[in-house]
Amino acid sequence: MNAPEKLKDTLNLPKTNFPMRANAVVREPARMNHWETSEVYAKMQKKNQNGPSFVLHDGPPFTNGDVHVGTALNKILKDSILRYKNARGFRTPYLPGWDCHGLPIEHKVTKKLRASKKEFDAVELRKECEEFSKSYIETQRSQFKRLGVLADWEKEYKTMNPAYEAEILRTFADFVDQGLVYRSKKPVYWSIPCQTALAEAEIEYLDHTSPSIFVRFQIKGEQDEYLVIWTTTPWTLPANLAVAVHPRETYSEVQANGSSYWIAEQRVNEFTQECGFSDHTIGRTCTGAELAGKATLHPFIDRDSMVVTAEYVTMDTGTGCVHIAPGHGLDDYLTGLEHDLEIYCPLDDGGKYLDDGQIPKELVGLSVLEKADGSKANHAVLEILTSSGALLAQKQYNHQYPHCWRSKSPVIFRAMDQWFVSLDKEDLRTRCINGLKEVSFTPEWGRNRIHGFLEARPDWCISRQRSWGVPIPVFFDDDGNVLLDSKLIEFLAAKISQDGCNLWFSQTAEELLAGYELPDSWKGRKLTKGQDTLDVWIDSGCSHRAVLRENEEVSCPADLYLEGSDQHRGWFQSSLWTSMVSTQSAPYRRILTHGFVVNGEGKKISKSDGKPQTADSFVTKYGADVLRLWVCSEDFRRDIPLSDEILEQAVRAYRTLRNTLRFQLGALHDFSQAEHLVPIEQMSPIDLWTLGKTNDLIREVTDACEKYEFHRAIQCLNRFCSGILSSTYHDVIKDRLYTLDPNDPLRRSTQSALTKVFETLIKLIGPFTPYIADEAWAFGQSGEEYCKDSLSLQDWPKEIDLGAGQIAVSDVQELLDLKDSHVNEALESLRVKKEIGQSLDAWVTLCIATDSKFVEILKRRSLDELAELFIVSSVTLENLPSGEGDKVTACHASGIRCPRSWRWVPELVKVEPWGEVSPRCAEVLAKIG
RNA sequence: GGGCUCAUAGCUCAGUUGGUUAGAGCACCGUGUUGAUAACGCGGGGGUCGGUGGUUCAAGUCCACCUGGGCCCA
Repeated sequence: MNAPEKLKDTLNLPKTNFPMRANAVVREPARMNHWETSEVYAKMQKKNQNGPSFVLHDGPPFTNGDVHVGTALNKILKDSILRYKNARGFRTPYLPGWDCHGLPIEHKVTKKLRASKKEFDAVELRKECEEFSKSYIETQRSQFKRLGVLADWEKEYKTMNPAYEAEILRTFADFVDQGLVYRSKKPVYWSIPCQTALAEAEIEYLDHTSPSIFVRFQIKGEQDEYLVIWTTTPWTLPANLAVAVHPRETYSEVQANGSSYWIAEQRVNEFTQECGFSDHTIGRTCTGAELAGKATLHPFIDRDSMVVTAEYVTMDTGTGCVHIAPGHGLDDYLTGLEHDLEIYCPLDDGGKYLDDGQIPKELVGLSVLEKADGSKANHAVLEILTSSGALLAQKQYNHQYPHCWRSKSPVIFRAMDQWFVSLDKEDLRTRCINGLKEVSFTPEWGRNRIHGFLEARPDWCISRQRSWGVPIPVFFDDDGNVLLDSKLIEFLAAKISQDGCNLWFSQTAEELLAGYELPDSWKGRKLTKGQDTLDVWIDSGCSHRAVLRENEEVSCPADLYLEGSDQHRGWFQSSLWTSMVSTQSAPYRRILTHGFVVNGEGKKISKSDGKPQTADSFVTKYGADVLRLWVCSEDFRRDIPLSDEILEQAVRAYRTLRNTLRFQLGALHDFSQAEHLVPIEQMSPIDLWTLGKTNDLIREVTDACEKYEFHRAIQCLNRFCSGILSSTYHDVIKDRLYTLDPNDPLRRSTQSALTKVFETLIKLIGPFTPYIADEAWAFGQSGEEYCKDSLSLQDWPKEIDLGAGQIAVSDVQELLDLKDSHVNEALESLRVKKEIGQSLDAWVTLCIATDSKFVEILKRRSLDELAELFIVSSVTLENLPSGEGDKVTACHASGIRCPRSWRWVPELVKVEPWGEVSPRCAEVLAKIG
């Protein structure tokens, strides 16, 4: 080694290859690959194989696009929790999943196939859907990995796997077995030209002109006294079964032309205008609740129509009296259920009135479908109403009306046979609600939320008229009787567990039933397959049995389900119902929910905000650690704001962290724990103080993590880097690190403490920002980019017992407080007067009263220690009388400035070949020489 | 319209069972350093705690209403 040529070269300045700039976009993927090839996930599991397990069960994302930033947030939280729990010694198996079936995929694929003008059947459609789903699984998996998510990707689950599909069917078989499944009508959107049911997503709202009519319903038992309804779908009147009024609104009796018409008070003016009443008076008034219970006569069918109350009745349009046809509207349907009305729908698949003995002869066979010249059914109904005098007024009405996305024709709401699960039979609802008592919620209000849903939801409609899903395995005979048989479903599940659900679509009923012994009463009948598929909430909702019970490394109930707060209504609930039916208990011990990502103004992010909000759009700009730091800085239980400003803040926090770690690595470049470690008992006070603060940090961060309050952990870490390290410890120790002899005990003491601080820090940030933590760890271990064992294989840091060092710690704390409150103030005033620049130019005098707490402290501490803590060249003491209070004064240091240590000393000593330096530096240089 | 929920400095967050002039980090402004330098130190400004009313000796903290967000329904 060449002799140093300049004084600066005799200093032990920081030295490290740890790059100042992350270059995360390039270097993070390399580290990700390193983790993958070195099988970090498997090693983490092996490390804790005998530890207690912590099972976080992954809610499967839907596989129809790039990973959204909200989904990224979810996966980042899961990964952070698992990395933390693993560091705490838990076995943390993580089997990620994918939700594959469902309308959005079927919709997209259908569009694509239709554009190619090819004919296709359900089997081909399903094949395309499967390919579609598979391709996005590949995309999303790689995007999740890029976020730093560690998982058992070999054992990921897919709801379209045959084995999984079989479990869905077995869940359905359990429902059937317990007598919960029944068939009933429910209105769905129906496209008459396409002869198919439509989902909300397949509906387009287009401008449409409908007849708007006011129709009177005579109150039973009263002469010339009527309720008046308003509707824009005359064709639904034959299915009218009730009239709904608002319970708390006022209704008035309008007397005109010798008759009485009951109308909501607020609607009287418009109504009388529409009807052209030149002269009318207002008679009695009452509330809607008082009208309820009366019977009215259907205007042209011999049938009563009851007056009922409904909260959804509005005063904006119409008459405040709503025509209810339970078979032709969702509100009507729910009102029907509430009042035990028949879900009546006298239409066939072609939208033509059926002859059921009630429909007037002149209507039977007429289609309700609207064509250019209107709907035949509407015309005929209007004719009947006109001739009977029930029609009070009529005009054309322009509004938005739902249309079929394919045929562009108006759709109708039409009740069809659906499959339902009864939620009250076998006390199922009560059992679910009780089951929640054993479940913990973060935040606690999640319990209220799911409880409300459980109490209020009507029976579960589980059938969908779709192809991309798991079929409802029922058979019909020619008379429409249904074969619903749990044994048969189990039999089919066994077949499907091998070949998948495509079997149902590609085979005939005979082929499917081959090998199954039908019940005697069903033998010999000609059977056809059912056409419906199961609600996809059953798919994901039975993951507890398809995944948690089918893989030996996990178990049920899971320790944690963690999803967005929308899943109180979705997955948390569907999982609970299915689990309660199958196993009599909830599938989770704790439910943790996060809010939704919103923009800088706190509003929901939408496509109109501009750029697509994919995880990749952020990762390719900022890197995964910055995105993760953002996630973990936010209180995720409420709305989570995201903006450029907020991400820039995460960038700055990341840079601070990076610089802090880089400084420490540089300071530790010549330190070996094996050779140089100084035991606690021999450490200097400032080092002990820092270790004390590090203990506090460990406690605070651990506490925050245990409560899943990562944002508190990040705040503690930021404060630690800034307040404890950067402005205090790092600043103080520079002098001894740089200027002392490399092996000086004081210097080695500091390096010993710094090693502990450094390792603690990177272990604490490991769950949140794994890339930089592992990078710093590798440089700390080997001085190079990678080392043998990843940081992920290290345990969570433990507090250090400082023992007798506590006294020194509190001394240092008092002196640092004095520095904050008095010393810096004195220095700043000198600086303002341009008398000093850096603090080492100063000489501080402490004026201590005889009754001051510092009297005792100063007996234990040397003035050199004080000068070091204050980062000044010298400190002297003066005594003040009791009761005076402590004072601090400062002036420019006297003597000569040492060009090596920059401290002012009375005189310099000459050392060849470097020239004049302070006596302390001279001793150091003598050893080098 | 309903259920659940949120609202503290420019930003992200603390603020224990109601009790002295509401805190932190970042940002901002000023300044020092140039041996953490696309870094670091020191100093400073900045909030009538969304609004209104109430309970109380005392409220960011309890109650009511209102305003504005979010999720889920309708």
